[in-house]
Amino acid sequence: MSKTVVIGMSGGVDSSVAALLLKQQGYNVIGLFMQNWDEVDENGCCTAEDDFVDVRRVSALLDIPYYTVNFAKEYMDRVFSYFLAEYKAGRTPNPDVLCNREIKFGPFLEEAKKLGADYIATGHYCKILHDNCVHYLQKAKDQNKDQTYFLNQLSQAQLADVLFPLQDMDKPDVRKIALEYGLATAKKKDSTGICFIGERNFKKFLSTYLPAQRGKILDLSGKQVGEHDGLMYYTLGQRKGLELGGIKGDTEGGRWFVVKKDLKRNILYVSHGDESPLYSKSCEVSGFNWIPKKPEQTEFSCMAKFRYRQPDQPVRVTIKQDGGLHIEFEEKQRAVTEGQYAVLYDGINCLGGGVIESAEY
RNA sequence: GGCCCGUUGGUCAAGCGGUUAAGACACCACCCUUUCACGGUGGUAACAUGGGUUCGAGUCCCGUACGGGUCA
Repeated sequence: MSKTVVIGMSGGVDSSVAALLLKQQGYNVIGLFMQNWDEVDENGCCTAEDDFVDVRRVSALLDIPYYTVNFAKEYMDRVFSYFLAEYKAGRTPNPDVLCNREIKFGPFLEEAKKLGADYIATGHYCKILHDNCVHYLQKAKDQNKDQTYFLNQLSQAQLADVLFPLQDMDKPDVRKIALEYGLATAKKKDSTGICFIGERNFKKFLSTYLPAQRGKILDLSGKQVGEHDGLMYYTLGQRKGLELGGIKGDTEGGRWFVVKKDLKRNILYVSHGDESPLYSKSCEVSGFNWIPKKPEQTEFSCMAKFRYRQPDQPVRVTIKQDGGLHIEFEEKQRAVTEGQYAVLYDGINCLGGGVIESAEY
């Protein structure tokens, strides 16, 4: 009797091909489409509907059953409320990391079990290795698409019955296969933006949920150089949206970057041309989730990412009494930002991740 | 008020009688990207105004407007 896999189908190429591969491998495949955001986008379109059409087409072609679930309430309560709270606190959250822990590997997993799943699968680009009852999350073969960063909060229990069919695939090959088999999603553009919500005019989007407070933009010497529309619209290292041009007497030019936020005084600090104020030497991380297991040593060297798609950086980690981490960078890092995740790697193994609380300069 | 000086795209800023009127920053688009950002490529956009001089005026002259300085 073949094992049953419930695969999360988003209506994109990746999950379509993942489903195809599972089918080829002989699994009893069931597709499960999640709709977690009920509102329409700014163009009045509900992309979820179009995506579901594609899920139906692909499922029909593969001859697999499919279902749809709506976790909009769970998403709101467990992901979006946190997202808003973080922005309100002046930080820069990563909702998609939480979305994986709280939705895709949460209610989704439970729903899959109800459908009789032995395994669940997703179209993520990453590997999973089960060894002696320990589950290792590893980087995908296609290092350019590796998505382990977003899965850094998963627990052993959540990883126990997971399959990542695309783990040894390169993205171009995934497209090729989709074309070969005539999957409706073959030429569909990769989706970006917040998962389940999609690409938005971010400023406009945020402004519908949080009140904005205009304030001053100062340079590091304390001179006012402009006005901002609300601190929440800016993150460290950002340059777009500042609307700051050349300054009198300055022929060097140079871009303006956000270097600091003073929430209490509602001031945005910027630097002109010089990005050095953005580079920090270490940071503090809280709520660290160890994926394989917490190491015995309290001090060790490994690699780290502070934002998705950043090349691995060599670091020195110290585990503190409270379980938090102190991470020293071998080379100074640009725009290590509160609210984002620091994710550690040892070779291809993802050790886990935690939230950046502060950076030292 | 008199006398000087200045006024070029959204912001800086080249240009000094013949240029498709540079460049930077901003802005916009596209690319990149399951966060927010960074980054890459490209694009829109200007000679304050009226009159002269000249074959030809952003460039020279005069008036007007608006800035800045200076003198009793």
